[in-house]
Amino acid sequence: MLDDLDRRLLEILVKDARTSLKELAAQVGLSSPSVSERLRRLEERGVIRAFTVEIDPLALGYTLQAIVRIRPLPGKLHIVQKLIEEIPEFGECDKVTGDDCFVARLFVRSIGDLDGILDRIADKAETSTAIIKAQPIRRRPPPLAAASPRDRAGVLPAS
Amino acid sequence: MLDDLDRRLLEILVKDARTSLKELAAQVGLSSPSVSERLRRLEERGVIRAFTVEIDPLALGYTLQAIVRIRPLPGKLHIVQKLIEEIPEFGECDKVTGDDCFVARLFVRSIGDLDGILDRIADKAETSTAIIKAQPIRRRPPPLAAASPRDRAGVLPAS
DNA sequence: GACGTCGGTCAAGATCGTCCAGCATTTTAC
DNA sequence: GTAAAATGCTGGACGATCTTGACCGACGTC
Repeated sequence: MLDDLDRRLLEILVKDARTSLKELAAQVGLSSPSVSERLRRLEERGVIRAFTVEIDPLALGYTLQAIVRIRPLPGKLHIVQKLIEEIPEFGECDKVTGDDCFVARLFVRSIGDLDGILDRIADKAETSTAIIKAQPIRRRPPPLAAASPRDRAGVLPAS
Repeated sequence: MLDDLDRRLLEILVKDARTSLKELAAQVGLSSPSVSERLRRLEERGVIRAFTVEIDPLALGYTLQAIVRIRPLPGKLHIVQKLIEEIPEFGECDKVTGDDCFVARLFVRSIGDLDGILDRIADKAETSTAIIKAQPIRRRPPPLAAASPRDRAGVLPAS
């Protein structure tokens, strides 16, 4: 589904999405039209979801980040989810198994803002908030290497 | 620190980091050398951390994502942190306040892999794992609008 | 073995980015 | 208050890059 050349292209683009086709071509040993075509297909297939820019939240005044675990009150799940989606300060939200229904990342400019936002869901869900003190690993993609046959084994090959 | 033109450029680039200088220039009403210079400074100042590509983990065979809360055993904090950093399947890790010291995102290709990775830290930390069932909000930047004077008020202006 | 498809190259014309000179505005220094 | 310096912009020229279209070879199918 994804050959070695594709993976090498992705690897380069993860580091710099603005790398020129010519440069990409040179690094993987193809012509630039071929690279262009490969990128087009990677986008088309949804392998590449977007070319984007990573912005330092601090530069925008967001001095605080928090991880918020959210447990909607009975019957409020959909309202809560909609609310979260509509609050732009939520920069990420996952729906997970377990007691906490949602785990979300919140960007705020002050403790006051944090309180203000949590207040907006306080009557529809229980929340536990953890302030982020440091980021040992910032968002990065998983390894691009091809799945080994062993990896493809799937569930519980032995233990 | 960031003027309105910068914010508009960032907004365009968040959607497509490969937008040409000429197109950027046209959209914000500048010449391309000016845009080029602005981007250069945004990078230099660290506002733009990177131009990157967002890849669908599924395309790489990562069929499962999990949020793992990690509480290192006494004295093991640094070893655990190092270990997390070295395991490439961790796609994100935040050090937070509260009982859980770290909250991390894990990309795996199978339940077997999940088990294998958690085993590697099991003797140095307690972990709680929540499998991601859905992603109501995928990574997005916080609002780019300028901080309002009110926002700049900071901590506890009243409540 | 003919044929369609897929993925590649090459070359040319169109487009784009960078460099530079020049200009207006703002800031700094006195 | 004014001169000098710094900043940030523009436009045009030129070299680099991208796109397009014509063509080719490998491969699988009938």
